[in-house]
Amino acid sequence: MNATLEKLKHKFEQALVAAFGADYAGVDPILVPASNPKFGDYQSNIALSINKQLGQSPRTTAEQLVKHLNVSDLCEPPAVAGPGFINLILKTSYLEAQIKAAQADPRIGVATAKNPKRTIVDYPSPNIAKEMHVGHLRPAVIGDSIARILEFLGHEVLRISHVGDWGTPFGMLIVHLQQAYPEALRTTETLDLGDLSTFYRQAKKRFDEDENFREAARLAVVKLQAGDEETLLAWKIVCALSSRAYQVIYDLLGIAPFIERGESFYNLLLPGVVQALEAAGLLVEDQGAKCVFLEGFTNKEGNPLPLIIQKSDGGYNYATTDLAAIRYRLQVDKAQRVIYPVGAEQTNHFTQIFQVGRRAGWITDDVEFIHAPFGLVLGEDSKKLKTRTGETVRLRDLLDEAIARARDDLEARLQEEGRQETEEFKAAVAQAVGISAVKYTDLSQNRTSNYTFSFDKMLNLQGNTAPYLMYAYVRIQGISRKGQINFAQLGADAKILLTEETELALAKHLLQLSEVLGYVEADLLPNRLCQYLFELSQKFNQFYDQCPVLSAAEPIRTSRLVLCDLTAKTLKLGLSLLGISVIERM
RNA sequence: GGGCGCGUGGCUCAGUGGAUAGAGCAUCAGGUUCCGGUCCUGAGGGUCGGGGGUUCGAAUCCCUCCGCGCUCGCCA
Repeated sequence: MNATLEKLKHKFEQALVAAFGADYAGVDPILVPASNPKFGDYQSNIALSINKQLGQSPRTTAEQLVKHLNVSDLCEPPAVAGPGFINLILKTSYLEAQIKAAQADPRIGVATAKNPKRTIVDYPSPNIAKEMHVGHLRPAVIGDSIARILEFLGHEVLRISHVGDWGTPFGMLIVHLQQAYPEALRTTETLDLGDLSTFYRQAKKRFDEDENFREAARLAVVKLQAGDEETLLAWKIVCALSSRAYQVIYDLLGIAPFIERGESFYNLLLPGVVQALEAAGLLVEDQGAKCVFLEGFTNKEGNPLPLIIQKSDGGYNYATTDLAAIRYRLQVDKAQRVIYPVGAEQTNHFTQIFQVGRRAGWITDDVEFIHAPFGLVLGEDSKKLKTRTGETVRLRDLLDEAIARARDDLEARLQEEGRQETEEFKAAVAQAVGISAVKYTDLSQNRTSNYTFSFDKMLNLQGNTAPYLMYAYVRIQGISRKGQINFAQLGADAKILLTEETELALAKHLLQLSEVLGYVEADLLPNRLCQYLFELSQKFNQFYDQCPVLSAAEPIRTSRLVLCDLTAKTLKLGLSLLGISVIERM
């Protein structure tokens, strides 16, 4: 099914040619949602932009265009307003038909992408044996949502986590494991190291204090890279334990499954990167290191800045690994679009490796490598979020606190309303609300800006929060329970009647999902979807306030039930694309 | 010092060329509590950091200044 906007755009393109000649074929009619509802539903600003070349007033241009515009199946007669805007109001009969079609459509009227692309979304890449912290929240939540949206639109999506599972810190972890938990290397039983971060701290402490340990650690790195079996086994154990610990957090957050393809995966491909850059004539040896000198980057002395591909000691940097990943994703994965939702502080890094990838001829014009940067999570003091004692906030602690606070709110409400609920219900609602609140807050901010973290605000039941949206859904389920309505059996022959203002406003909004997802597909800004869902909830609440459903007479009753059902479906789908699940009661 | 980003009502934020700049929170005033009021209606409140420019039209593009953040060769 075509989005309304697309149909209108097509009609405008035809009218432009009909009115002003073939020169205007393919000119964008600048068709956008009306800036104010009083101007209608859509407006075209084309007359204001082409009047100069036509040598006449924009109003005249608009009027000529309208004469050739045939939109009578969709809209009321178009009106020229102000300096030359063309305003369009959708016909009620058209809206009614569209609502009915969406109701019967499993995709509720959302079209799939015309050009599906093989897409890779880069997932958070925590360092093995370190605990996940707030810094991993945004890449997880935003990456998951982007992947879900693109997948729903028909793109083939690969989710890949580039975990830090290689490099110098591993020496100390391996040696510490070998010495403190020798039994781990002899048994296939699951080993309980307790708190992994404690394990890391112990290792780090020994590394800092004990010269012998440091030497052993260095040796372990050499052995690891040489493929020594015993060392490799210890390394694998550390990685496995770590992944298992991460999985608990990912599960709690509801992050969709992904492929773990850590830095170690590219180890054998690194020499190939050096060779390829050498062959491309980009590699320069400077102060013993093999570098590519960058265009547009200078050091403090004003000289070109090098990107170090191979260190003077023969080792590799993360830029090299990332370049290897770029090649692999192109050559083996055959990716057409690669998206890196990574913090804005790494903008330079990505600009640099993409530049090298392009200059080496790997990244061609038909593929897209996109760094989708995001801002920081700030504390109330407007500084990077820390605990009261100034430490990094563990992601687990943050989520647990959100759940605990959601639980307190729920208990208070139950008491106030004199409700009795099972422990199971309370635990499930607290978790759903707490986690959703954290995720929704993160997603509802413009990805590129910093935002201030506040439990009170995100758990607020009013305003642009997850609980407000979830409540709108719960209200609809309440109607279904109370009226013993099975929404699935409303029937394809149900007549849709949009008479009240709030019904029309709700219906129009329901039909805009496709457009909104199109924006997110292009801009990778999930906050647009959040905004849409929030406005949908508001419009539903206004409708709910004004229009009785169950007590209405037929055929209005069934028509309103369809509106309720479609709203619920839209909320459920929209939230699921944000990685948020709805609940039936709360 | 160079590069990148940000600066919008008391607070948190939308809005990247189009009509009087929007929302939520908070404040104040009202409604309703009948399908779950965790709701709805209304009001006040902004020289869109300052200045200059491009344009028929600028929060949005360009220049410049101020403030804040990130970043600048062998960590990731």
